[in-house]
Amino acid sequence: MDSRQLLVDTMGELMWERGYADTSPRNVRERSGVGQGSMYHHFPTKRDLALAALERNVADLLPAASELDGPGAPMARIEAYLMRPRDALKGCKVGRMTQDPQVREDPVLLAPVARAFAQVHVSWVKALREAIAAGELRDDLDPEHLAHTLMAVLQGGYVLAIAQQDPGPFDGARAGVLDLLRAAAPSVPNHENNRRNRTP
Amino acid sequence: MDSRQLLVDTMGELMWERGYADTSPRNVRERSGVGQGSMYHHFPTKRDLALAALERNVADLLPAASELDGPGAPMARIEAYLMRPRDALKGCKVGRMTQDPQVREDPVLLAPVARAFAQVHVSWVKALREAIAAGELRDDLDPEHLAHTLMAVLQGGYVLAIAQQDPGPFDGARAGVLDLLRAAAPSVPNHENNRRNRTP
DNA sequence: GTCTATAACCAGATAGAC
DNA sequence: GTCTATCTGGTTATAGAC
Repeated sequence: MDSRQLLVDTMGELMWERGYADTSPRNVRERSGVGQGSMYHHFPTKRDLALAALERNVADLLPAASELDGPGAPMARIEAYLMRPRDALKGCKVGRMTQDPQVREDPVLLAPVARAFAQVHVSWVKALREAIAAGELRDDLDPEHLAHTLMAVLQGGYVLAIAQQDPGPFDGARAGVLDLLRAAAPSVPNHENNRRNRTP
Repeated sequence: MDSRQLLVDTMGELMWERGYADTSPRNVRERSGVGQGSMYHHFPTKRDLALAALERNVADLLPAASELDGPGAPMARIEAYLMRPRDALKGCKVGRMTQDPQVREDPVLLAPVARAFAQVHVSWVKALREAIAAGELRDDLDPEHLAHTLMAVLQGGYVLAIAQQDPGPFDGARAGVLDLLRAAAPSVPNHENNRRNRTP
């Protein structure tokens, strides 16, 4: 692997583990083994390296979300994505960036994060709409809201798990929302009887 | 106000805004106007000051959660606490700490965060149990899980809102989970017909 | 592309006078 | 309790040789 890629990968790891503000160029050099000269040759500033690493980390995340768009019954896909194995104590490499003071204040660094979440949201909304169309979910639920809810359960689950240093709250949170989704299966088929969320 | 309290309050603000790792003793001195000598007189290290500020921030949070324990119909209390006005773009002053690398690694600093969340969880569980007992929520739902879910929706909602620099996702997430809770009202009264979550 | 040397500045204190 | 001076080491580069 060339040093450029090595730097990006290493910075990506460190940003996942420690965020951006608290990761120094020296940390990157020491873990990657790449020298000072090479580093500043490829990336004039720490921020330039961070941006490349961020795009890389974001790209890691999106394939998984496409599981939501896959074949099969919509609710089964939703459940599969929700319950996919995740390291609760490490947290989300994209979501973490929103809590880094120097990323939060920097529109350029925040942009890839915003884009990634927007894209995942689209996949969630699509799957939820399909679940409603398939009669697996009540049609008076708002897929846009629900998509935010499900993303928030995962992102917030990490917060709870890290606070307790225990994956339990993360698993509890997703089990809980899954039970709610199941409880929200239509008791009667989705017909003309419920129009709360329709736009004429 | 004496300088000790001024230091704690200022550090509390800064930790909410920028976290712990990226807040320097100098930042605290400049914002508070307290001098170097006073600062190190009251708090031998940055960490000591942070611990005091953290306990202060945690204490700010708990009175609100006691709204869950108040009088009135359980579901009404749940909805009120969930929908309480919050600054989505600032985030949670306690939850944020879980993403700070230097807090996360330090059991002493993490402890107040863990305690606060545990306490809020207890309040949630109690309110949810009462909602079930009152027939406002299906009795095949697990209050422990659901409590984690609702806390995660709030914590994760902040993450989504900050990513988009827009409170919309935060509000969407809580609207979505509230709709799910309403959809999980019992269709028939809670009787002997459902025992999934009972421990004999 | 990669190396070593240098440097301005900040973090996080410590020391001792008042 | 508060002040100013001082210190060690890390951050984030820049400069120029190889």
